[in-house]
Amino acid sequence: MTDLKSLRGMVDLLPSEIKRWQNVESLARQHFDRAGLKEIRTPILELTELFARGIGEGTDVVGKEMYTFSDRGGRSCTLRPEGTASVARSVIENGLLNNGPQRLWYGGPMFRYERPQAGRQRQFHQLGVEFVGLESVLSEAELISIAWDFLKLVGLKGVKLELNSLGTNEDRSCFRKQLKVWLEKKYELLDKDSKQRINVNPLRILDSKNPNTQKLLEDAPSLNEFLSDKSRERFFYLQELLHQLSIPFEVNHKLVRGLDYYSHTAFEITSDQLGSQATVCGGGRYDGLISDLGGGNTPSIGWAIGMERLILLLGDSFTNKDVPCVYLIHRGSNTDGVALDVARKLRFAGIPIELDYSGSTFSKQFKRADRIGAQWALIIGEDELSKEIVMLKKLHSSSSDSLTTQFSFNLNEIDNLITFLKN
RNA sequence: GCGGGCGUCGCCAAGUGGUUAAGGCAGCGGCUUGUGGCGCCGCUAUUCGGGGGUUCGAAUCCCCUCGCUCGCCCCA
Repeated sequence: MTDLKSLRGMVDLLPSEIKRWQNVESLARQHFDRAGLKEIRTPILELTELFARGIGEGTDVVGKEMYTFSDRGGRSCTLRPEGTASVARSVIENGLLNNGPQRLWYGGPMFRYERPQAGRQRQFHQLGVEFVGLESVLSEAELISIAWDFLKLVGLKGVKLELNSLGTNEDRSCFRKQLKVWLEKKYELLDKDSKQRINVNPLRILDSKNPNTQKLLEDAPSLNEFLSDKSRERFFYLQELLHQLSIPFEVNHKLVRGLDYYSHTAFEITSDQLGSQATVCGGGRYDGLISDLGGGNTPSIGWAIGMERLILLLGDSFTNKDVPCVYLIHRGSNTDGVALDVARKLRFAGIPIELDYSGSTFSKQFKRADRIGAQWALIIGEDELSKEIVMLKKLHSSSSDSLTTQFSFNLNEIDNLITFLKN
């Protein structure tokens, strides 16, 4: 075995699993098209500063998970750890908002330098939607429904939508102060991680998975209590709309997402089948992001789905194997050119066909045709060549009589063969 | 960054100190020099992730290292 291997956490998508990716991707494209979203593709590599400023210096993503390096010109570059900051940058840079609010989707690889485990890789793929320049609760409800409906469309079951409102920046900073005061009183009872977090990002302690900490937090002040009337109204209206859409959800006041830019609505769609990486889809409102990056004041909201996690959850449900229609068997001097030419003609006519290269015995070539599951074998040997015909044989047919399963066609009238195969 | 588990052929594996490292799948060849699915026969690891050590003798024991995997943290 070679000692050249893919880097840790970078995985190959092999031919045997690519079909389900293509299926999910094509359903996504269809679904987003129908919702009137436009695709956007941004570079995988950006200036480090974009993420540092956009995502937040205090976040884990920026603090310890970025793939950062200097390019030959000495610029600090980073492989994108998520899509939102790049999309925001592109929207600003290209002045897209001059054409009104942007309803966008994107997909592609993201990079985070973490220890891989189930449902987590260093290079992974996200599918995301961003509504840039839209403030209404109605647009939020639609954005969430687009995610929910997509997951239903691909056949995902057993997922849960959790919802929270983080309020405005003012609501949150007020809450942050109160929470900090409360936490400091209980400092000695906190777990190690939470103790460290108390100054950096106390809100995230709410998210702690430590059971003792969670127990302690039952009496903690709730973000909910600090929401302004306006924030509270928004949140209730969103819930009302989701009810009308019959999209089930749970309000989780402890749902605090890890990236700094969220405000008001935050949500997650989770599955209990994913091991500890339960989130399939996460998103929220990021009203401050665009202005933080130098654009105008632009309310926005978005989400991202983890493709690997989604595909993991879908399991084998998407693996309808595509079998080649025709396998072209040929043997004998001078059959190479004719065989290749016939193959091309069938392909032009839209018939999937594979050519045997081996030159081994007909018996072997038939075995191969059978193994790959071809429906038809097309045979060109020296006899056929001299008579200018090809033989067609139906595979997977009853073994009783093979004579009835053979057909012949003049090479010059390959159209007959094409017509026959198409029926 | 910190824990647990694991590394024997392309894949799945048996083997837990004694001289030739089972078996299955896949691959290749043959039985069958031009007709598949079944069957039968043969071939395919001087080597057990790598490096040291112990021993007359190691895939099997010890040390180091690398990799994979699961979990913590965090996220999609």
